[in-house]
Amino acid sequence: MSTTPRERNARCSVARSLEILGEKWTLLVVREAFFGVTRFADFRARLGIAPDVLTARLETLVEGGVLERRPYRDAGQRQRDEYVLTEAGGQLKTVLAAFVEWGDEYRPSGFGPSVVYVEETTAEPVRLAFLTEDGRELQPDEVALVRGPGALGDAAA
Amino acid sequence: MSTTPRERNARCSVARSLEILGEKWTLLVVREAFFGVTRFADFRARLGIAPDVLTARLETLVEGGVLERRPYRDAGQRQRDEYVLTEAGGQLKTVLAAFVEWGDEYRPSGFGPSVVYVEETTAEPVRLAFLTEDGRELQPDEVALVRGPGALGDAAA
DNA sequence: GGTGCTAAGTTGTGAATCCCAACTCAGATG
DNA sequence: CATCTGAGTTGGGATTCACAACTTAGCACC
Repeated sequence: MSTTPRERNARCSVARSLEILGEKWTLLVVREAFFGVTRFADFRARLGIAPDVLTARLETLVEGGVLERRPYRDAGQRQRDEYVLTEAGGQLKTVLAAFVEWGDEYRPSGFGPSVVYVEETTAEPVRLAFLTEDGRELQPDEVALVRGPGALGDAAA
Repeated sequence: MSTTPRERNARCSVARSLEILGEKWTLLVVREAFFGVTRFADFRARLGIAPDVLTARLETLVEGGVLERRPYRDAGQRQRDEYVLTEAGGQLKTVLAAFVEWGDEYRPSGFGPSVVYVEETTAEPVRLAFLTEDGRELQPDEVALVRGPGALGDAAA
């Protein structure tokens, strides 16, 4: 009762993730980073994003520890920065994979999936699944979402 | 070269998912729906979201097939609509789980996880993992993200 | 040592979105 | 027919977004 929505959100992992990742374009920038795009002009060309917005997104991704700036130097050019995924950024693979699976299933494009996850060494297709600690696979409907220890009172419904 | 960013995005599952889910508040509304919240006033109270924005989000979630309106009737009250997850909405469990795991790992709140996924029957904790088709678990760095058959040319980088 | 080239941004303006508070609306009940 | 309640509208000011034009910093070449 005495907890505000704001306090509750501060303790919710989803909300905290979305603080960094939830703005328009952000996850698309991350997706392009996974495809190997690193430079401002390439992000811009591939996404069609306004340069000021791209600047802002790259900045929050760097501040949030998802990307890091790395200097590079093309022949005959001055030194500039490019943006590469950090360890934390690389772990967003599951987030993107979840969106890909959901989008392919429930928002089909009619052209087949545009993104696929495969095992790196064999190119075998891969899927996301819930596993118990002892390695059994669970179907999504066998999994319950519950408020954890960090949650504040106020049971829903 | 002849493909615009707009066309590429139309074929990207991530982008198509984000068309429905990518606006501010949307995934938080879905999270609350997973916790069992169904009514306008409860979404509003738990999230602190402006009523006009909530109206808009519920509308796009219904149109996108994530929620469905269901009439209910409290004693002494007139009939109203509540919002419940559809089958497609239920499948967003993996998306939320991915955000929860990433947020708990890389954006810790200091209070412990506020959301946890457990096996429904045993309350045993659960995690997300990549599986090959024959059931082997892969670490995220063994999984590659590649452009699939529905993607348009223009290799990145 | 000044000129041109290029990638990476800024700046400026208008449109769209968000936030907040106050108000409306529709029916069940007295 | 007056009241209560939950589910929205409506109006405004502030923020964010989009699009285009402009700026900037250094390397190369002369």
